[in-house]
Amino acid sequence: MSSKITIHDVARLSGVSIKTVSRVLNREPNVKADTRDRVQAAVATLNYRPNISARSLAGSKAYLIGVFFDNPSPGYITDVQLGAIARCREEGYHLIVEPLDSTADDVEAQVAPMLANLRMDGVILTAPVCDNAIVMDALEREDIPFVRISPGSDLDRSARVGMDDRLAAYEMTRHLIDLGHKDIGFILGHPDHGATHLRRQGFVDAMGDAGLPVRPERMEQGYFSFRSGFEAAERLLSDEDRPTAVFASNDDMALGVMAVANRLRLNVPETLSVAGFDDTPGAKVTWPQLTTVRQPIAAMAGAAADMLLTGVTWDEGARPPSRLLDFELVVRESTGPSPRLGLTNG
Amino acid sequence: MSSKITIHDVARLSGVSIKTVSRVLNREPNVKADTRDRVQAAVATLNYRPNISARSLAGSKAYLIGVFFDNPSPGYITDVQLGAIARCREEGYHLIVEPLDSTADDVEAQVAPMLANLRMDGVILTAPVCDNAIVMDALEREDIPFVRISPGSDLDRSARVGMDDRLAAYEMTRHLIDLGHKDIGFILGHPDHGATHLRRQGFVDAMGDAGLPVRPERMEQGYFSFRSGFEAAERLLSDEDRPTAVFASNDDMALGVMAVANRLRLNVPETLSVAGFDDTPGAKVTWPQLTTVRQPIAAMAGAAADMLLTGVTWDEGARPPSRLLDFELVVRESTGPSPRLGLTNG
DNA sequence: ACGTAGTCAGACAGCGCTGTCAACTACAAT
DNA sequence: ATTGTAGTTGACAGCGCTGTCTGACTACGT
Repeated sequence: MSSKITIHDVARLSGVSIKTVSRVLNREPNVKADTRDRVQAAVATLNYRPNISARSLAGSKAYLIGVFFDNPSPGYITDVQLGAIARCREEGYHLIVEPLDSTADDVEAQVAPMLANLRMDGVILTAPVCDNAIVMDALEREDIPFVRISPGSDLDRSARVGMDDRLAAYEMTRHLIDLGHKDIGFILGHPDHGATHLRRQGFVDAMGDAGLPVRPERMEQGYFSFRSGFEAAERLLSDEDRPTAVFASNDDMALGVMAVANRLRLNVPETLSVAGFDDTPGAKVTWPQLTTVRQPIAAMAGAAADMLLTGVTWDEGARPPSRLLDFELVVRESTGPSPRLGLTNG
Repeated sequence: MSSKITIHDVARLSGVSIKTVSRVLNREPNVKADTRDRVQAAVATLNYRPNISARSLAGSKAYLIGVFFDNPSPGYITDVQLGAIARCREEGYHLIVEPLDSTADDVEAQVAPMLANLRMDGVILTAPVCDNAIVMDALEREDIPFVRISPGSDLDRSARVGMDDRLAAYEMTRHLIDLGHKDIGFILGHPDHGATHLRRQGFVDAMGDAGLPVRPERMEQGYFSFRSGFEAAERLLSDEDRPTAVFASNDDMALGVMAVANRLRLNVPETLSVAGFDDTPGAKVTWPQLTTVRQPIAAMAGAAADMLLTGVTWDEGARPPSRLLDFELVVRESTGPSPRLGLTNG
């Protein structure tokens, strides 16, 4: 039906050449306002939509932005997609999603063909792919701009967006301290992940600033998984001498803590406060609901798309642009006043 | 770098015309084996990748498959994408993901432009978009084939894939009955969702076949959300006269049941068995882990992509093809023997 | 009156492929 | 030897746009 309307039809209807129609479509300068209006009217009445393949074949843009990811948390990747698409749609761009097996030997072989046959205008790299050198090499070789979301290493290799993980962890710790907690357990994230260190730092800084000691036996290693959180919590909570609050570096681990608390019959938050990080969907699907830090994931992806669409460039030798977005402390029911308030003091 | 290799280069290197190269690339018949080999060798040494825009402009295929969704469960949509992409990649196709706000007034306006400017070869429709008439109308108007995943209504309007929800619910109920449960609560899903009815039917059939009564006060309405499951569970479990097992129509609601059980200090599974449906990531991120039904989501999406790629057609008047995939009962720790085993019997 | 910018619009040549059609080969059937 | 037929290849014309270049027309100063 409406499939055969081309730029010619619009040109004919508005009484101009196809080139002028093209100019209007691409918001090029040097078109009289009057002419522009006529063309736009024709576009509207014909319900004309330019053909993307033709545009990208003839021109230099592909109208395609890629998102590469590997085995992500589903909630995360969905948010990334929604955020990026929202921004892309405004400009008539589309999103190509490409899952990668970034630990495999053939990453190169997975990436190269797609880079060569769709020549995307830009690529967004999410967790762990954003730290994969092979992927970045391929992108650079093909001259395809990319923006990384919360990269953990090689920070100045590309433009990036992220949030202030340290400050977020600081504020969450502060929240716990304000509730009267003095003895707080902390579960670390995966050691390979860039955010892990920052979150720990935030915790340590907040404790220090409040004049509270950070006892080594209150810091447990985790790996961002439910199971690792569960196991860390068992070590942290089994003893009678236990912290009154546990701050886990992500929600999955916090959920593990809640599971252990349930098993040990520790009431949350009366006996034990639990805090997470990320605000994954799971945070709400538990009882009591988890106090956590909301990452502006969709906004970060939107910002990444925006950088790609407006053209990220930076001077040779200068640091690439990076955009830090605001997080939000989401206080729900899993944190409450310390049970030792006014009691054991000293 | 490798950006400028065209079909001409391949043709020159292998000493044939570009048309013959094109034939080899498209696996067309009538090319001598010897010639084919020479061309393929040239493709390999040049590391040539055909340009998708040019292909789709010149030919009839766009090499693009769309996935439309609206506010999905993140785990669900991720699985769909992975399943579809795996199949698409084999054929050199790419996936365009398009979130829709299918309850908005302007669905038409959201869909029409993308249909017109990327002329996708096919579209996969997932829950709730798969029951949206406006979207289907638009697709049909543009002559774009589409396959629906687990549609709830208008079943014969398009090809579809799905699973046997009734049988799965039947088997889960059977599992509970085999554990000795005779008094089982059931939480219904959202009344608008096609699967809701089928799952209830499976439950009812299994109870009937086992000679067990289905008491109306044991059937509670839910809406697939954690909260609705929580509330239904409160009604089901608050009384002393409570079922020994609860089967919720999806995992989110089952998690709500677990939360209530925790609050009421009912041990799962010793005092209360809980079963879910879907095997969402949340099912594992709880303690005890949830017994549930694994939907072959990725496989369904792969099958849908496959139907699109191989060209779904059916005779006028005939029923469109539908593919039913196998589910899997995932027995974890949330279900166990009935506490009334051998006690109250009659 | 003339030049000189600056503004606006169109002609035209492809982008890198595929579809169509025509041509040529080889070999069997006449 | 002649014709037929299937198998194999290439020439060529676009697909629907954008980039480049050229031309016309306007406005202003001299």
